[in-house]
Parts: sequence; C-alpha cells; structure tokens
Amino acid sequence: MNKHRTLAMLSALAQETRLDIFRLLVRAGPRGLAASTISQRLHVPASTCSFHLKELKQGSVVTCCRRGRSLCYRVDFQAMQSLLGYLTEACCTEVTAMDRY
Amino acid sequence: MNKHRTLAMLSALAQETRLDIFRLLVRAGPRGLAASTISQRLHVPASTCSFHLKELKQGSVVTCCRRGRSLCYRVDFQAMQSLLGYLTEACCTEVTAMDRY
DNA sequence: TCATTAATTCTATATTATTGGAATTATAGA
DNA sequence: TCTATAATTCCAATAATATAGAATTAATGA
Repeated sequence: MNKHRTLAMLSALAQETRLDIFRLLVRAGPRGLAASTISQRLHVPASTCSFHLKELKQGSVVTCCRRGRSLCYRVDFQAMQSLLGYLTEACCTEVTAMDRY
Repeated sequence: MNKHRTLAMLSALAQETRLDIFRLLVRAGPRGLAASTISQRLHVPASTCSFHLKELKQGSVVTCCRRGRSLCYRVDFQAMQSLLGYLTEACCTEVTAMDRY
C-alpha cells in the first residue's frame, strides 16, 4: 500500500453515489450485483452508474466480471483490507498509538 | 457514525495535499503542528494550506487549538477510530465477513 | 446467424473543488 | 497600548468531477 493507491481508493469512495453503490455491494455480498440492478435500485441513469462503477473499479474498490448477459460487480474485499490496514497502522492501532510517532 | 459523516471524512482525506497534511500530523503525534509549520514543510502557500486545514477540520479529520501565537493542528484520533470502525464493521471484520450480508 | 439485451463510451453542460495573491482579522507579548 | 506575527478570508481564475441523453459496442442465447 502506498500514497497513490490510498488516494485512489479514498477518492473512489468519497462521492455520495459511489458510497451508495459500495454500501449496496457490501450488502449484496460475494454474489455481487449486475450494473443494471445497481442502476435500478439507486435510481441512477445507466450512463451515470457506469461512470461511477468505472471510478470504483479504477480505484480498486470493486471488481467486475461477466455473468451471463450481465456484468457482475462486487467489493474488492482484499483491496479494502489493504486500505484499512494501511490507515489503521498509520494512526489507530491502539489508543496510545500516536505516541509512537 | 453515519453516511453523511463518513462521506465528510473520506472527502477530506481524498485529496493529495490534505493526505500529505494528514500523514505529517500523524507523524507529529499528539503535540501537533502549527499551520505555518505545515505550510513550510509541504511547500504550500499559507492561504492554500489554510483552505485545506479548514476542509480537514470540517471533516473531523483534525482538531485545532491555539498554542501561543500559533494555531496547533492535530489528528482527530477518536474520529479516525470511528471512521475505520465503521468501514471495518461494514466489510472487513474477518475474511468471510461478507457472507453475513 | 441475428435480434435482443446489457453496458459502455461519447459529448456537451453543469457543478464543484482548488489555487494563491492581496486584504483583513486576531492576538500574543514587549 | 501598539507592533509584529500568525492565520484566515476574500476573490477571481482555473481545473477537475459529475450528469445524463444519444450513439455505439459487445455478446449471449434462441
């Protein structure tokens, strides 16, 4: 994990529609959801949704693969672990963590 | 922790200069740093730095208090714990966490 | 093969964020 | 009190992001 990747993931998550998509996908679990389903559930036009999914994918927040006719999106669980591990290590390992710096 | 606060914190952190400030403050520890020190160390003009510090403050990423002539900024440790706790709980509690959703 | 479905890319517009010099405010400390 | 310092706010220019309809691409599956 480095600054560039951290920034990419944080930027991907720091937008309302994308945070909504992320939360939806967390709830969907390992099965993931099709782009059209996400678009419908959040009442977001397909092209807008596609734009945000691309941002999330480029930021490594989600992965994508084909499933029949649809593209299936799901949370990139490992990448999320990396991000949180990085931030936790940086300042929140324990209550007195900051004393170490 | 709620969506609004999460978005505020993520947005505050998701910008290069602000992430730099955050990292600097993590290293500075509980003592914190004066705005002028941050400005100098990162080679960022005072007004630009002030703008970003305000964003970080409004997003609850840092706190601020006067110390002599300077204003002392430090990481809002508790808020960071809340953010990470929220995100961790959401999807990264354990390897199979997503199965619960 | 070919029609249908799913999703993306294109494009123009709108909105929001960032930058930094100049002016202003606030306050500590002599 | 008054001056020097620290920091912020103001402002205008610029840059970056987000929106969504229309056109296009991709590919399944009948």
